[in-house]
Amino acid sequence: MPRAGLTTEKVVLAGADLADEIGFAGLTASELARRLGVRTASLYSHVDGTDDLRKRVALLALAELADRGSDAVAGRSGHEALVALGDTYRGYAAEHPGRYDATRLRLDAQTAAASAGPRHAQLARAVLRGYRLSADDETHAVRLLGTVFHGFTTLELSGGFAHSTPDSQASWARILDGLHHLLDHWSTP
Amino acid sequence: MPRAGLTTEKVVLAGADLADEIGFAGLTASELARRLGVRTASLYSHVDGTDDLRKRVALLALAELADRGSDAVAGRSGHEALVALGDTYRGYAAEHPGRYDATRLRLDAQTAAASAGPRHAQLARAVLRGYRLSADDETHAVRLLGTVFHGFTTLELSGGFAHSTPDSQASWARILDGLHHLLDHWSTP
DNA sequence: ATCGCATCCCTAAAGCCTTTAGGCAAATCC
DNA sequence: GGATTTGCCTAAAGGCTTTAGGGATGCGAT
Repeated sequence: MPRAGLTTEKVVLAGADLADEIGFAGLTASELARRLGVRTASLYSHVDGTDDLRKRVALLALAELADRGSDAVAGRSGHEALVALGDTYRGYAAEHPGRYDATRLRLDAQTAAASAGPRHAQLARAVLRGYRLSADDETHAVRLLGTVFHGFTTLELSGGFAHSTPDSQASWARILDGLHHLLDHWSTP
Repeated sequence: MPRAGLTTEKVVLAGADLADEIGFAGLTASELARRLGVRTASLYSHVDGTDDLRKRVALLALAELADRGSDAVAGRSGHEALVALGDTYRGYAAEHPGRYDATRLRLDAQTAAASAGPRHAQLARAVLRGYRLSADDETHAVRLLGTVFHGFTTLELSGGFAHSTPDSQASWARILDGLHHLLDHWSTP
């Protein structure tokens, strides 16, 4: 029988794709082994069980998303940068729902610090550079951006906005405009 | 051996409490049976397995949260109502993290329609009544409220705002003030 | 070319969770 | 007090997780 030629990287990538197909919650070692045409036990050479697999998929997704965010923000500022970053999150979630879910996995402090997580905060701060806020206000605003991007994305993904008019794209545009206005007048709300 | 005297209601309530303790993802029939001092198979008279248990906990949490929301909004309007409703979600999530997680379980359309879910949309509309918006704008605003309440709550719950200053309460107050301002000027952003 | 070797994937097995089937006894109703 | 309901039990089958150890495969060296 020929070998499958697996590596940790290939296993994690296949796990991310599987999560996108069947949902991050359904990602298990045995299901992934079935997908790869391999016995479950064979995955244990590459990944330390289901929990480790999920954690690695989460780290992959965080990194991929941060990369896209960097691309989106580069060379833009103000309203344009805000929309570009927001669309990055929303688009990634629509394209890769399993990976996006994975980014919300609870990581221990050490793993989180070494992940691409901090890069996401940097992206928000980069967008906010165009709005000239005080240090404290910038922290509040970083949290507001996280709140709106993450909140809208997950509600849309979970079907909360489906089957009603106007469509969610219109609300998204409206909300981003509102967010821009709010940031422009943050010091005098 | 004396009987435990279980009913479906008691099982679901105990399940909700267990979810608050160990997390909604860890809520399983066998773990709950252990907690109740009963064999796993015995739960199957009251609940149709782990999935059904989780669904019932979700429905319970949605109803409890809607009840609290109704209390919070009653007799208030404008900024006061907005803060009261927001604090209800944030407070419930802090007090009952497992139950709050349960409210985000994907329900099939029929179950969702019969749940307390629609009451939550009504609560948002009740708060928005004080802001005099057009029909379409009100829908956008309902989604904005859901976005902000849900987004902030989950990020805070997942530890995203921990270990940094200023504390998250300050950001929450700031964000609610901003939201109020935004709703007051919604038509001319 | 083939020998040696690292390692990749396998079989085997133990443990836990889920779920169904059927039985005994406790509470309830007459 | 006896019959009935029903709540909780034991038993068992099937699947997922994880560990231990074995055989084959592909690569590099001779």
